[in-house]
Amino acid sequence: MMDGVAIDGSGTSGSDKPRRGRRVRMTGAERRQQLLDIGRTLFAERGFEGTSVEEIAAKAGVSKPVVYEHFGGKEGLYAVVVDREMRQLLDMVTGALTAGHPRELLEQAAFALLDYIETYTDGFRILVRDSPVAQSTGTFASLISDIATQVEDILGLEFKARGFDPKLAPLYAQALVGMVALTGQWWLDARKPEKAEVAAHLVNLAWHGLDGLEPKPRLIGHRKS
Amino acid sequence: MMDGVAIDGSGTSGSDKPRRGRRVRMTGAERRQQLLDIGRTLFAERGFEGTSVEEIAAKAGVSKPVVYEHFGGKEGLYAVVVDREMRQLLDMVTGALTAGHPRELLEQAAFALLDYIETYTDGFRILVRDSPVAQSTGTFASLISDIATQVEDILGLEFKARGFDPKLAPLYAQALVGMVALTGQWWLDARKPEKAEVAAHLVNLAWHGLDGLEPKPRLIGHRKS
DNA sequence: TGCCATACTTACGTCGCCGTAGGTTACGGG
DNA sequence: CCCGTAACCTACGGCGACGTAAGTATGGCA
Repeated sequence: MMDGVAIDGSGTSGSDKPRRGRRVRMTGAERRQQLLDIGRTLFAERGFEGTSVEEIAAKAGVSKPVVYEHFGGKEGLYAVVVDREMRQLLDMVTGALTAGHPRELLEQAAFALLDYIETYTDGFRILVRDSPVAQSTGTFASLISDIATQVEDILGLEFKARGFDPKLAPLYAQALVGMVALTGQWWLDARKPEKAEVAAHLVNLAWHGLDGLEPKPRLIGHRKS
Repeated sequence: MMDGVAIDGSGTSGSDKPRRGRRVRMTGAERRQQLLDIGRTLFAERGFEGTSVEEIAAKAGVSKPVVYEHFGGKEGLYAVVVDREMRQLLDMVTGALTAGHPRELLEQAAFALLDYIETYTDGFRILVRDSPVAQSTGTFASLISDIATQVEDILGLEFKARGFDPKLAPLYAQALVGMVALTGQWWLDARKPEKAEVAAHLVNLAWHGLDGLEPKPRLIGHRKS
């Protein structure tokens, strides 16, 4: 009951240039994009196995074969959704990993992750969940840990410079990413402190530790939203 | 193909006191326990929706109705498995949260969580995954974050004592739990440093921060395994 | 204006899986 | 030795979901 949107090309993109008058007949690309959007939403709230193709099709106002023509099946659609989301997240995080000073790196990365979570909430929920079949490489559940490898490299360099054992970089990278990721997940529900403040506190903890916490941490770098 | 165990009361408990001679006919409690064990394993590797009752029954060497007699259905079994695992984890962690000094608390808790992960790997995997239907209280995905509320209280007190805003305790609690949990998850695959060392490094990070990291951290408290 | 590609539909076959109805075997005590 | 109860089985109904075959509208373009 109360299905919501059903016969509308809702938030496909912005412009309505090739918009017909009444009927819902879209161009291929439009429909494809719409299905991706709907799929992302549904996968986020019900998971892969909990979402049915018919549901996706129904929500798009079309029938199943349309989905099959575009993506070959449920797994196909899911794969594209995940891939896009991975790219988006990776782009944002790697884009933030450019500053020089380690602490600024930390700030930017934490902020970027929170930013992604806020903007692409559904995508984040999907990435946190596990994929349908166990994947190839590390038999690891959550995909976010791929980001940890990014952090690994940076930490590895820093460790070497400081004379620590670079073999420990993965551990610390995981710890940092886990810290931010789980806090972000929590922050999805209780949005109590605003994004920038959360980031500041995370940096506070990661940088100074519980021992040397500052009462009123502040971000150094620029802030956007 | 290659199903493995199929007609054996494998690791139910230890003793074989009421062990019959040949046939697999178990007592109610035995079968129940065995089904719980098998269920835990399968739920851990395939998730709730990916596991079928017939699969569980087959692996136990019985037929479906046995499962239904014991647990009323798949959800029933799952509920019991999750409940037991939650209790186990909660017991271990709360049991570790007794020391006085915050740093020791941190140590013990981190070690306890890693200990749980090592000993009850399947249970941990289940708890990390999300439950079939969104639960009642906080509409939150992962169940481990329930532990964070434990940490919250302690942190809250400490914050008050130090003059920080106690409202921030949840945030830092989440961050700490996330740090340990995700690192533990990573550690499940790459068991490179041993448990105590991982705990030491986690404490190192959480306590001193990246700024004041010690090169060779060491646990203060006692260590068991 | 008529044609053809593209967007889309209805209808169906099939498979896996949940859950149950009703019957069957073994064990243990009187 | 017999019988009841506890453990267990075969068989089935039914539903939901994946995926496909074959047919229908629609809109641009020669």
